[in-house]
Amino acid sequence: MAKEYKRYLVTSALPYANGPVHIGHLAGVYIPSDIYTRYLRLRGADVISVCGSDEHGVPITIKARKEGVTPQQIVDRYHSIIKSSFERLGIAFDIYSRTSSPTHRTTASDFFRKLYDEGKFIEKTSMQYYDEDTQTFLADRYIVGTCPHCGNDRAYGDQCEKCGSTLSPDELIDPHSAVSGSVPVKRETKHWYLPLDRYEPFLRDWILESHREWRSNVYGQCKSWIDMGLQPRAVSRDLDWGIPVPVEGAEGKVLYVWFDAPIGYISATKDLTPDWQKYWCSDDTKMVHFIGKDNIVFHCIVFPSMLKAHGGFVLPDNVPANEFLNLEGDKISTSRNWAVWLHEYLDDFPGKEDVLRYVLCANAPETKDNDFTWKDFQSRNNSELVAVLGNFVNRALVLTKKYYDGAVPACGQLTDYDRQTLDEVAQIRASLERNIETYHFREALKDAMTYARIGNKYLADTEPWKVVKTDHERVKTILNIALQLTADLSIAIEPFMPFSAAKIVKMLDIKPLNWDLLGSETLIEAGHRIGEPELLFEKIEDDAIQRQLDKLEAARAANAAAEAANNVTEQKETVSFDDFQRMDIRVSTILAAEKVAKTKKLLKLTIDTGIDKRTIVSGIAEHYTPEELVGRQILVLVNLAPREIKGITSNGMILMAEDATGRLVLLQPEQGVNSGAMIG
RNA sequence: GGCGGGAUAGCUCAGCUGGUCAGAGCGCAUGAUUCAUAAUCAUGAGGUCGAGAGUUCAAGUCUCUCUCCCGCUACCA
Repeated sequence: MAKEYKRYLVTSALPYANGPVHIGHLAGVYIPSDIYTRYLRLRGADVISVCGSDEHGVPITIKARKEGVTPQQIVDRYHSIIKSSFERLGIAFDIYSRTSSPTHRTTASDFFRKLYDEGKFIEKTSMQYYDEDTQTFLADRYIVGTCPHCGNDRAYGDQCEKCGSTLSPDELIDPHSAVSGSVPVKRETKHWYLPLDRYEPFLRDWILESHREWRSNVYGQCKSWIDMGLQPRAVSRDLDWGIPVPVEGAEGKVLYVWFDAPIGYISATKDLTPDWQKYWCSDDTKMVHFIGKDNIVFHCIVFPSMLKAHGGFVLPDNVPANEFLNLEGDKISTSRNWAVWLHEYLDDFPGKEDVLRYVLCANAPETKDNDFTWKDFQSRNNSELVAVLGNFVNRALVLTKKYYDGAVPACGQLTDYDRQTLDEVAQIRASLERNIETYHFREALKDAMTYARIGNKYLADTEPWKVVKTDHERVKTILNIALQLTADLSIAIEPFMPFSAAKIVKMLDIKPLNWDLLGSETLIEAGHRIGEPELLFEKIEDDAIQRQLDKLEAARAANAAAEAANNVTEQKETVSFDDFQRMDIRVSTILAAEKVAKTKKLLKLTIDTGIDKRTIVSGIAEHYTPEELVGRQILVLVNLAPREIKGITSNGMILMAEDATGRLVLLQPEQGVNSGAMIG
């Protein structure tokens, strides 16, 4: 059933060039793809790994506008940070390209044009918001307004960041332009749509029938989308940043970033090799997309449909999407600066690239969201890398140095125990390979570590430091085996920890070994002189960890302060005393509270206003439980016109303060007073 | 509300098509040991596999219901 492939094409999700790369990106995408690629290379497979910066789209233009620079300057800045930090971490792409490259422009443009010429798009004219001040259509994030779900007045045209719901510009209440602040008008505009619904039979067969082996999160997500019914998807935008739509009469329109980005995999391959078609256009290429779960629909539904529509391209054999990595219990967030940035890590922990690679792989969110904590980072370094891996290698080398002045001793007669140990060693490989090939990298990493664990046990059991007093021949055999194991380790850990693998190779003073030799007991010849032993890993002390925690805490504080400052809205226009007097605000007591069925936020409150007992529906269910409300005194605007909410008539409004984080806090009299007491 | 994913030892996780599947690493306890970065090795404590019901000779492993967490999606303010 497993198809035979002649070559591999590994893609990693293109990082969006509006910020640096953080540990979430690494754990989700780049560490796994690098492990996979390095493994294939070690096996001598024909493999290329492509990636690059995704440099188009609205958020980049907005960031540029905010900073008063051009979008090109933004992407130049982040492209170079991202590219160099990947290199420093040893992420070995064959090419790290960018979607602003000329090759990409041509490739994406031609791709669009072919589909256009063959009638694969639908043309649709619709009414969209247009900013008359700046004479631009307001796509996605260019339009801001009040979220219809949570009332956040800074929701974007595509998403509300406060409640997380996905929006369309038409849903926004009180929409206005993010650019000029003016109220936009509706104007007619033409766009092209990829009719995904036409590809449903293909997708159904290709994914649901032929790729049942995909990870459950990926397969389930795809099934969910397909079963819901696919809709035509717009592939163009009214913007001036991006790849122009290569069609007559499409001035001022560019390809939608999600249309051009995945084509970046193709153009990156073109930039890499004139032989690019060998990888993209042959059935015996195994293409694998490494992505995060947020990209599943684009890589499993949209891009394959595009490739299918175009024709002549391979489809991915697998799309091993990881879930998300949290940081110290909270979601990683670029905008809130809640992240461990790769380039900062590399500066803070020089020489510890492999530690990060190890921890992020060992704790990768392969089946569900995971949490990265600095304490776990420290513990894995100290009790796994230092104590198990580094220690074993050091023991083997130092003993050889001490007893034989660094000359590899010959292997003599093997005991049953030696034989048994070597057999165990030989057996690991199958599991290690199976785990990597099925994208179970955390298990694979455990397998790789097993070589070191066996080594430590072997030394403890054979006790060469004791035997050396009586039987030198025996010690020679023991150390020979220990050194062979060390050489095995240099192979096994290479995909995961390439820097340490290279260090072992250097300390042994041998040539790098390829994967075929893994498990062999004759990797180093007797008589060979090893190099100088040095430590592979060093302990990480509490103060280094504390500095990172402090850094996060500072980010949190700075962030909260900035947000608070940002959120203080301007004073409203002056009202007369009479205007104010018209509002009847009373101290009231909550008599009963219950959740409104089928809602997340609403509570139905029965209150005593002093005037009467009445019902008010209030959106505070996420902030207060019904139990803690009963008996409390609150302030209520009692003469607000009644309003029907969820079929319940609400007579009045509970007064609450809302802080910068969106938290709602009830107002209550500083001392108990009678219900019905007037405020004024 | 609909859909998808997850819930297994203190922590982080393996457990494929049902029958040595109750496991690994870390942590902890006890013992051994000193070649090694107070590292290592052995042994152990031991979780009614989120809750309940069902199918079966046999269920973390299949079915149904429920609870909680994450995500997608819908509707309503």
